[in-house]
Amino acid sequence: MLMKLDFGSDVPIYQQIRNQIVNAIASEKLLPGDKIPAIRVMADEAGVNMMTVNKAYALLKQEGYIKSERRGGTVVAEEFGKGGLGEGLRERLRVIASEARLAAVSEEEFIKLCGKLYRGEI
Amino acid sequence: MLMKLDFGSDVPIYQQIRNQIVNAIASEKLLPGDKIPAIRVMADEAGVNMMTVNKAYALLKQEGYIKSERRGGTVVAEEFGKGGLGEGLRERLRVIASEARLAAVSEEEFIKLCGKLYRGEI
DNA sequence: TTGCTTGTTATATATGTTATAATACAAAGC
DNA sequence: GCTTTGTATTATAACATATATAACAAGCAA
Repeated sequence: MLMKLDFGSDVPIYQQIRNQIVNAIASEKLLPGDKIPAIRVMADEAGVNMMTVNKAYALLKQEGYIKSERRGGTVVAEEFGKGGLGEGLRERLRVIASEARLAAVSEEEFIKLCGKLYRGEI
Repeated sequence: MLMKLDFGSDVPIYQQIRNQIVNAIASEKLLPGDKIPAIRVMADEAGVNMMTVNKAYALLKQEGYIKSERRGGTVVAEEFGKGGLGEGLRERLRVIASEARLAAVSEEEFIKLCGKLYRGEI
């Protein structure tokens, strides 16, 4: 599992790891039940501390995206929230829509991009 | 200018202020040339420190959304980036699309929401 | 000129977050 | 028993956030 980390980013490393795993699940590169790398393995591969990966996994677990058992390792959960689009997600999306508009991205262009990203085409 | 701040949020206050101003500009509640409240006034109204508002304004200025002159106060910029959709914006949007998908939000529903937010209808 | 308002800069302080490091523990499978 | 797994603990360093206070610089008006 390749992690592309930007250490100069303002986005924390554990968040970057979390985001990439969420993206991988959504785009079905990771399927329910699939095993994801052990904390120590992932930490070694990514060149970060074990606890940083642990923080990412703890977050993913709390959000319901993954499950882990002592010895069985960590796997992608079988069922997700189905909670619909929460309030936090909507507000984040609102800001992005605003920024896109102010960057002179047309509505058509913006919508097209949203669709492609949703379908995992890009 | 009303600021709704969530002090318990994980989003920093200065970011919340910045976001709400960006939203206001995009939805044309703030027009180019419009004056935005003085740092000290905004700080008073919002119940936060002057330096917190200053940080938000400095960020907005650096991003090109506002301009300020010593005595003239701070105003919404006349022209914006027109830089198209940057890389950072796209990655943020990708994560949101992934989360929406995993929350069982249909593509149609997601696209509809993106459009409404872009047009400032909600 | 004098004084006020404006953004800007600086310093200090407190608190929380992020990331690393090094251990240690508990549970499950071989 | 041994290894592998996630988990928890403690310590430390660096950075971010927010407050508080003060001072500075520029422009406008009385």
